[in-house]
Amino acid sequence: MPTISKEDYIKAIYQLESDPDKSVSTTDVANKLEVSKAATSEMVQRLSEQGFLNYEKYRGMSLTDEGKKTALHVIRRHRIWELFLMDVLGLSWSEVHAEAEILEHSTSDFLIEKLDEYLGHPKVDPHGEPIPDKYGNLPELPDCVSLQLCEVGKNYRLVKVIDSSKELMNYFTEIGLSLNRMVMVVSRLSYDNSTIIQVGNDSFNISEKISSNLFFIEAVK
Amino acid sequence: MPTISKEDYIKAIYQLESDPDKSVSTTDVANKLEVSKAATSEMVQRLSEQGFLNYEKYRGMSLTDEGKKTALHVIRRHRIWELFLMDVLGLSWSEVHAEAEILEHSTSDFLIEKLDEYLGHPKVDPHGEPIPDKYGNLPELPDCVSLQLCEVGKNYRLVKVIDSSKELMNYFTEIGLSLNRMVMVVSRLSYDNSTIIQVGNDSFNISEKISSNLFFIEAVK
DNA sequence: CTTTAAACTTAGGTATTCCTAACTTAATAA
DNA sequence: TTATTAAGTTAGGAATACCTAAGTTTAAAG
Repeated sequence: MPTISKEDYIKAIYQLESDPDKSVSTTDVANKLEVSKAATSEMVQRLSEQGFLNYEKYRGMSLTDEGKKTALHVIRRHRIWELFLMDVLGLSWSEVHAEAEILEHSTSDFLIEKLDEYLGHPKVDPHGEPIPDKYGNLPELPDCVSLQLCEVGKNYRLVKVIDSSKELMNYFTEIGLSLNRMVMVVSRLSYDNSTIIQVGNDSFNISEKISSNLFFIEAVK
Repeated sequence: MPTISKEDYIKAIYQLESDPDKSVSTTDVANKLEVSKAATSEMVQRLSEQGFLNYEKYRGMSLTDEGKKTALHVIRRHRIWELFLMDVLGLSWSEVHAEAEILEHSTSDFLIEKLDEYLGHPKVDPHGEPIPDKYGNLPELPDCVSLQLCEVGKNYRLVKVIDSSKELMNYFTEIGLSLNRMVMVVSRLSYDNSTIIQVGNDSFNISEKISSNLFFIEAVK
């Protein structure tokens, strides 16, 4: 069983790998985890020896199947805790991540299955991210599009939010945006590519940058 | 903030100190935590330097106020988790301890207060042990007596169980003993000082040794 | 009061995970 | 193609927490 640090590295590499454009570098991992490149270089070599990733010096890395399985195991724990903290304990969108970040390393398989059962075997976490099952399989989710691609005049349901910062999550909460919330696209300003959406009775202008964090599915209504 | 290991040592010393007869020795702590005496000796010196305990070489140790505060802080987290795991997630008496032992080190003050609130600011954990409040104050509990001292013919309510082993806790569950359960003392055998109690419709003979783990308050009925 | 055994500490060593500084390799721009 | 810079690795070191083996102190028995 990997240590807490190793789990953090493996998870970070998994997440960096999800961008298919480029391979994962020492610097990427070091930045993400806020440790030195030296520490990363060492750890990557250790994880390579232990079979969690393939690694050629100076050439970047990629997780082995074993590494991916481990990453999904950690991610499962993280997302189940997030959902639990929000739905059961009433933590806010901006609070769940930090707590889950700690708990994900201190939870037995036994306990995670109990939590999963309590929650009714959920498929997504509070951000709409899929929760891997206990075998490491990610559930298939319907396609969704970022707000930038939503069409003016149509109704949409919010199904995914990228948690980029606490500030942003608090802002979303403030304006009434929550998972599965219905939204109408009022208009788009070509001036700055921002989108005006209606949430309940209020309208908000969402900048292009923020739009890229919000994902919707069109609602037939 | 102490590390996980330090918290474990401080908690162990606190628990050993609760026996007022004798002072806490290196060997006591080493046995309790199942580490070498050498490791204990080192750690005790480190904790002494850091103000968590008073220590004179070869002479035993005692926690400072700071040390006691830290111990109670860990114990609070442990007991709140135990209650939560049992009452909310439905874990059994024999399962909660091991899980809480891990979680107690990975829970922020913020989260513990949320759990405490969710549980309605409970005073006792699933074993009837008092839960320190956030300032480290232990609630006053009514006096109780071990089964050995309960009088034949009287009715009692189970208010505390010493968790000596998973096996024992499973046995208690099996015979229907749970916290606040009503029990009638049927008789006591002077031959081996065992006690026969009635739980619901069934009677059980409880050995002297097991009796010392069960604590009751007389019920007026 | 001395011997002996138990209790305790120190010495020396290992593993993990981090650091800075120095050095090496690879990629890029002239 | 070579010089420069960015990326990556190694060297050397620190903190934590453990170990075994050896040495020291205390307490208890004779």
